[in-house]
Amino acid sequence: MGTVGKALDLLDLFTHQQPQMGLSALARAAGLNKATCHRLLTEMESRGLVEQAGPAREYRLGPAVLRLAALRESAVPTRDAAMPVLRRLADATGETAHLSHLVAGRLQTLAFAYSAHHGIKVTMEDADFLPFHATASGAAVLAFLPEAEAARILATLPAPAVVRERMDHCRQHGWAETVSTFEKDVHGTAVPLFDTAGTCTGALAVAAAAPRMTPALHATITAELARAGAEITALRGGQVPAPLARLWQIPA
Amino acid sequence: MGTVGKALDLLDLFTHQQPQMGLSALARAAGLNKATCHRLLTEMESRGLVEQAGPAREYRLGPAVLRLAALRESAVPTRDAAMPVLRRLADATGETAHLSHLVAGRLQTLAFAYSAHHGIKVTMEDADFLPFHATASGAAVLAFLPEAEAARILATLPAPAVVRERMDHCRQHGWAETVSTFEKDVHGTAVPLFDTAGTCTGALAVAAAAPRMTPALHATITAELARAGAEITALRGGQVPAPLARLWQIPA
DNA sequence: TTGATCGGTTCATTATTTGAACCGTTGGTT
DNA sequence: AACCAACGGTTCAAATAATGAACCGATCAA
Repeated sequence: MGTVGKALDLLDLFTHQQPQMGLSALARAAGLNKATCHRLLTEMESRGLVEQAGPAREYRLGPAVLRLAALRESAVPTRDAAMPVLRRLADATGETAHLSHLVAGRLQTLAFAYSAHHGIKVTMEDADFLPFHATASGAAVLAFLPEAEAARILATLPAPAVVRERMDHCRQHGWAETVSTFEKDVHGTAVPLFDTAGTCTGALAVAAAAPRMTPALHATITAELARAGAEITALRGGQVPAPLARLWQIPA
Repeated sequence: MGTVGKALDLLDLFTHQQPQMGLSALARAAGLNKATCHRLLTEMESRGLVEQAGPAREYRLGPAVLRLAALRESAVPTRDAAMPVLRRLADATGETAHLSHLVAGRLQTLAFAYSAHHGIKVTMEDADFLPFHATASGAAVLAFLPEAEAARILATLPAPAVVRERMDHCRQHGWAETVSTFEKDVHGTAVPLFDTAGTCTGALAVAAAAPRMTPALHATITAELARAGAEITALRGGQVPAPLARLWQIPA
């Protein structure tokens, strides 16, 4: 792995739980020498990608990332364009809707919307990674990924057989499902999303409170998901594969 | 300059005007060998920081930057926290308000808010860089930067003497001003912002349509800017320097 | 056909990265 | 007060990774 990769890996160490860390902690977590880590960090700091905060000189993500994100959204309005659809999906189902993207082999939460209908709802955090083995989104994405890439990811999962079942189900019905796997009492349903080349790039999901689930609600969720999934894919100029388009009952 | 710096410099080549570029164009613009450029790009692509789009395989910013930005805002809510203040400032003055941040020696637009009062307003774009020599924000930031850093930046400007005058004005009155320098018929007024250490980190500005400017409007703008500047600095736990706090008529 | 440019690759040369040991500080314990 | 451990940061010879001229096949225009 090159130097740049090591530097970028450092950025992945920052999480919601630990948004800033000291030099030694970062070096330890990344498996780097302290001196190496320091050089990478100062180099990134000089471009504003990270910055040092407080008297302890801890490092955290810098303001330059905001510019990059604004530029990305302006060039490819993935998030902003999907937000209205996401909100309507949350409203129509009365549950929490969320959007995720496949980035470098991981499923990254991009956006979410809560419904106002219920006091109890599934809460989410932005910028987290979803585990492929325990989410409907993961199964939906894997189901429509090129076999080679799907296999590569499946090989890293604890229970590939179970996930394969969910993938088959998704290919047959047009949506994937998990019940109380990611979090207890959360009923997840998801559909895949596609880019212009017809490649699966992410998923759209509804996370419902399991105790509330009824056949009627379930029917609403799958129908709304198909509609919203087709809409977001269309917004991006994406191509839904023909078999899936039939299941979703939309024009190819 | 290290390898990481070169890679990160590539990211700065993407702009609103040119959100995606081919390999050769990037190499040329960055002054890199094509092979070197390619290696850096593929390394960044593997982490999702850039991606390739379309049949021409042009490169553009990738989805990973969205995660980084969301994480940054969650840890240090610079933009989100300031938005309400920015909107109130635009409403109170009837003009365009914007917020900028000093990042790696450049002034980066972070956010802006339009007023609904007038049909004609100064329009802005996010994620652009403001020139120090032609904006009130630039003068305001330079006026309260450590002398060494200010001098370093001033040395790169076309007309440092004029900018020094604006800086002096800002130190005396608490706000900086430019008329028709950045764009014709735009009257800019700005105040500096500070972090916890009392270091100047950015500026808050109002860009007004020059023909509309009256002594009364001008008084409103400077008063509202002082209020809003103090508020944003306070929101961040920042320290306004004592002399400036007196000018703004706020508690030290 | 020719020629120019594109994205991408190769590999000997070269320059950069690397990491053990070091420094000065800080903060808690004895 | 003395001690110790951990912190952020620096040094420099040794080792590794970055570099770039030349090259490939493809595309496009003349």
